[in-house]
Amino acid sequence: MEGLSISKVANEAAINIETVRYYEKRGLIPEPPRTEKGYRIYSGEYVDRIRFIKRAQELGFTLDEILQLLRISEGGHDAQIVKEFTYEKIQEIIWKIDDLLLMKNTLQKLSDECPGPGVPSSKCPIIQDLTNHK
Amino acid sequence: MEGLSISKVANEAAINIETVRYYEKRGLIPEPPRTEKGYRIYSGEYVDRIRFIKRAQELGFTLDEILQLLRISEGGHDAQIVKEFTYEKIQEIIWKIDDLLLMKNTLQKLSDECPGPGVPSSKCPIIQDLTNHK
DNA sequence: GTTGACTCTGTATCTAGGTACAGACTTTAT
DNA sequence: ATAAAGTCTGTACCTAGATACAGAGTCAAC
Repeated sequence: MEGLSISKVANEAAINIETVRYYEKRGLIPEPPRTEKGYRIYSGEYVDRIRFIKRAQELGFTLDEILQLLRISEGGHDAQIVKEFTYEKIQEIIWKIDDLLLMKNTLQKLSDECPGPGVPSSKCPIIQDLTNHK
Repeated sequence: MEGLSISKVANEAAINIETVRYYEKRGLIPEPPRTEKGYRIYSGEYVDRIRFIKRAQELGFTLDEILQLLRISEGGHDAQIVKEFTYEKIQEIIWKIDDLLLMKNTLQKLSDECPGPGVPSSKCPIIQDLTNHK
């Protein structure tokens, strides 16, 4: 058979079969071609796309936001719209990176300054500056 | 009255009152002291803590993970455990930052190379390399 | 050509994280 | 001192995202 069955693609992308169909319904992946009898046939690009979706989720994006990202990156949009959209998203990403860096530094300090075994480490709240953004 | 009422703290942290109590139940914030009649009294630190929780969520951490972060940063843990925990979390954060940078760069390119109005932009899939990580 | 693994559609169920009452009590402002 | 606003506990309900299942058809292997 040409291409991947739904179970193959699900397996490759480490995702449930039902979730593949769910993503299709949500419009996150395009409707794949079908066999004579109606079986879905996928290409490797679907695997990449699904992996992207999962990863973007882990980075704190909702499925709706991911859908926007995918749509805008697929071309065919007015330049003005693309500029505005990407500008917003880039800002958002920069904030996320900044906050992750703060978090990382705090954890680093926490680890470095951690006293010997058994000794209770001093107060080292991670809360820090992560509280004043927007 | 000394300190903040639950509605004040909820308002400051831009969160629902019920969610404050919910976080208490989940152990994400400590049980605050009470008045004679049983009303919760909060300090400003609670606001910071809640803001931290919300932000960490937006960065893709679950409430359970956030609970771990808060617990470990509160001290009183064995050095070995702290080292191991922070090492893992730091790696995780580094991956997140890397992927966000990829995403940001792709969006940047997408924006820069975007053709004039009306012209459909060329294919510029954001999917890129976000697919090969752990 | 029958048995077991896949797939289809459609509907129902589940988990995480919140939110929304209900009914009773307390505090504040008039 | 009474009405309005705030709080309490407990339980029920809600949304996003994902899974499960039922009933029917299909494919592959022996």
